Amino acid sequence: MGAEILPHLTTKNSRSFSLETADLKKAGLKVTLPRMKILEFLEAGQHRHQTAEDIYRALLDAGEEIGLATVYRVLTQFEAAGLVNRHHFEGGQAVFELNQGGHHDHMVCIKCGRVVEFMDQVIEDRQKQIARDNGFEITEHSLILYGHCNSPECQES
Amino acid sequence: MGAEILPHLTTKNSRSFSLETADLKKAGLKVTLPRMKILEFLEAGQHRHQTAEDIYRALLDAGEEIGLATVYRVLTQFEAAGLVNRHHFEGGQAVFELNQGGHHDHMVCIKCGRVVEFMDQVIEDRQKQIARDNGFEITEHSLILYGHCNSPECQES
DNA sequence: TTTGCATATGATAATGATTCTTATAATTAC
DNA sequence: GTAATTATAAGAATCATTATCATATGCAAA
Repeated sequence: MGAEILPHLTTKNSRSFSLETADLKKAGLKVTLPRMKILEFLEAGQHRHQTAEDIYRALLDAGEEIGLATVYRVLTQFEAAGLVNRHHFEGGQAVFELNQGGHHDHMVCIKCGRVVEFMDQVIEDRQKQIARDNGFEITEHSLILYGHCNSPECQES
Repeated sequence: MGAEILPHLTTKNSRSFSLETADLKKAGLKVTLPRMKILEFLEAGQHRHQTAEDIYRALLDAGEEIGLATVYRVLTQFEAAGLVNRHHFEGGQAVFELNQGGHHDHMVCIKCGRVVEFMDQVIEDRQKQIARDNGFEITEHSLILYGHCNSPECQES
């Protein structure tokens, strides 16, 4: 990653610098430029459920010098630190989202790729009960609903 | 796959030949030796949730001449024909199981790999309701619970 | 600050799973 | 049976991801 920092990123940086730095330090990770940039990108809000390549390209387009390997490496570290979650939707590439606390499951439109998050306590409880009944102790679970969303262009067969 | 057919497989073949042939014909697939062998293997019962490579190696060990690419191709055709289901558990490789009608979800022990199938109408109904509430029409879903099973060697942390 | 050193990075090679290509072989229709 | 079609095996190619390694960077001590 080069020496130059884009003005608008510097501004954003100065606003949320301490928060992001704290996140990284708390995770036992050195505060480096690639890590900051990736965290910033994910925190930007409109960027949930991005693939490693999405993030890589977005940062390249923003003028950053970053390697795809670094993106994968950093995302894996973030996942281990609990900062992000990785999901394997259909289609090969994993997607990453910032872990903002509340657990949730996903509904994915197989036409447009739109992702809706949801959480249902009835399902959660039922899962726990089923595991108990079978002598399992659940460490995590994955529930994904695939289908068509109600957008007009996703309605045609 | 060579010209020779192992005696015990020939025997099994003659017993269930018509059934399997019917399955393939109904699916619009020509009846070929690799397809028969793969179908036989999956129908053998003890072989649920196998990876393509599992099937490939098992058939090799049984003396069949078969290519890994063929196994993948045939499984994909079977999936398209609705004869088998493909699941993406954690760990990279997809697993395949014979589609015997009843839909079910999976519980996977991350220690020993044991897979338990289950079906819960409450969860099924809830999923449908949630999709409806969000304007989604579900075409399929994937629910997998990961954890430790109650086998002694899977209990240690 | 500057230095020293552990750690992180980027480019690229390597890997693992799966799919494509192509020449050959097997299957079905006639 | 024979021709025409389709499937196969082997290996090359692809795709996502991870490992390697020389260089660059962050951070703590002086």
